[in-house]
Amino acid sequence: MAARISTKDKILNAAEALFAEHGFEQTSLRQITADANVNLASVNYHFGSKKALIQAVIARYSSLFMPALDAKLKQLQSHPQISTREVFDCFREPLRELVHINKRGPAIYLSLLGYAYAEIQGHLRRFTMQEYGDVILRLVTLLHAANPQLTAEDVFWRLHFVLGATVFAQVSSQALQEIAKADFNSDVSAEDIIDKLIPFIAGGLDAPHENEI
Amino acid sequence: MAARISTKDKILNAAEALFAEHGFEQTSLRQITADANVNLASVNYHFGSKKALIQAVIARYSSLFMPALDAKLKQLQSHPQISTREVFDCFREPLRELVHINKRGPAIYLSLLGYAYAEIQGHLRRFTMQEYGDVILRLVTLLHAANPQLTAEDVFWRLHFVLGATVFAQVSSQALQEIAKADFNSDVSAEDIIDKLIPFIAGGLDAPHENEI
DNA sequence: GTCTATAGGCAGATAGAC
DNA sequence: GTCTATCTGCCTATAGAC
Repeated sequence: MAARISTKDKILNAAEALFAEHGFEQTSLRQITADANVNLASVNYHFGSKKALIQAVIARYSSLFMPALDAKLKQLQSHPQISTREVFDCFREPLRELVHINKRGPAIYLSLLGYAYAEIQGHLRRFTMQEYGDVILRLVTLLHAANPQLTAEDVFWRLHFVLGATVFAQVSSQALQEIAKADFNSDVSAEDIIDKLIPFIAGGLDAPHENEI
Repeated sequence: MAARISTKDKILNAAEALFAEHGFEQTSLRQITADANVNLASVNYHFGSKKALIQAVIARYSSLFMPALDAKLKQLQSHPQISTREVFDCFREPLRELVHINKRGPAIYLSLLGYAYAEIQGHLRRFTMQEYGDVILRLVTLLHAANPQLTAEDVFWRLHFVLGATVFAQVSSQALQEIAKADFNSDVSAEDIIDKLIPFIAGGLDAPHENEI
C-alpha cells in the first residue's frame, strides 16, 4: 500500500528530516539522495541547486504556517484587551497543522528556522522578511499592545529571545528528551515541549523593564 | 609595541573569533591560519587536530568562567532566601571577567557554547558535564530553591530555554545589533544585551506552571 | 618550530548516454 | 526523468626538507 511518491517529494521528505537534525551545511546531497533512494543528479535536475532545495523545503512549511498564523493574529487584533499569553497561543494551531506535511512537522519546522537563523546569515532571514514581513509586523504590534509598559525596542529584543528559546529547545529536543527520560523517567513529546515553553516565554515577555525593578 | 604572541596563541585567538562567528564545522583550518598569519601545518603541530583545537579554545574560557561562577553560586547558597534574579546575577561578573582573554570574550564564549550545543551533539556537552557537572548541579539546586513551586523537571526544561535564549541572542547578536541600530537608532553593546536578557529569563523562570493558570 | 608539497577524501555540480 | 562518470574545488592531515 506504499504510496507512490514522486522523486521530487522523496527528496523533499528526506532533505527536511536531515536538515532538521543536522543543519543545512552539515547535510550533503549525497546523504539526502541516499536516504531518499534516488539518484544524486536528480536534486540538480528537480531543484537546480542545493540552495534552491533548502528554500523549497522551508517554503513548503512557511506557505502553510504563515497564512494560518496571520489569520489567528488578525482575529485577535479585533479584541479590546490582549494578553501576551493570547498572542503566543495563536501559534499553537498553525504549528500543529504542520503534521499534515509530516508527522513531526511542527518540530521540523522550528528546527529549520533555528538553523536558517544561525547558518545562513541574512539570506533566508531576508527572504522571510520580504515574504512574510506583514505577519511579523502584526505580531510585534500585538505584543506591544499586550505590553504597553515596554518600549518597542524592548519588545523587539524579547521577541528574539523568545525565538531563541524556542528554536534551541527544538534543535536540541532529542537530546533533552533523552535526558528527561533518564533523569525524571518522563516521556515528553514535541508538543509537550511547546506546553512547557509557552508559560516560560510569556513570563519572560511580561517581565518588567530592567530600570523598573 | 605590538606584543610578541606565540604561534599557539595566535591560532587560539584567530580560531575563537572565527568559531564564534561561523561555528566550528564551518570554519576551516585554512581560514584560521590565514587570519592568524601562521602556517597551515602549525595547527596540527601545536594542537594535533582540529577537534583538539576546538576543545582548547573552549577550555581556555571554561577554565576561567566555571570556577568563578561556582564561587558566586556557593556564596549565594548560604543565603536564607534566594530569588531567581540573584541566581542569574551570579553570571554577570564571571562573564565580564572573560574580557581578560579577549575584549569580546563574553560574547565569544556564549556563541561558542551555542555552536557546541547545536553542532557537536553530545561530544562537547558530555565533556562539559564531566568537567563541570557539579557547577551545573549547584545551579539547578539554587534555581529550584528560588522556585519551590516548580517541579525539578520544570526547572530542568526552563534552564534549557534560558540557555537557548542566551546563546541565540549572542549568535545572532551582530545581525540584531544592526537591525536595532537601523530601526531604533540605538547602539547596543554585548553587555547591554545581557542587561536586556536577564529580566526576560528571570521572568520566564518565575512564571507559574502551566496547570496553575 | 616552521615551511612546502601532497596525499586522500568528500563536497556540489554537470555532461552526456539511455 | 534517470542514470553513470567525471570535473573542479575545498577540506584535514601528514611526510619530510630546512
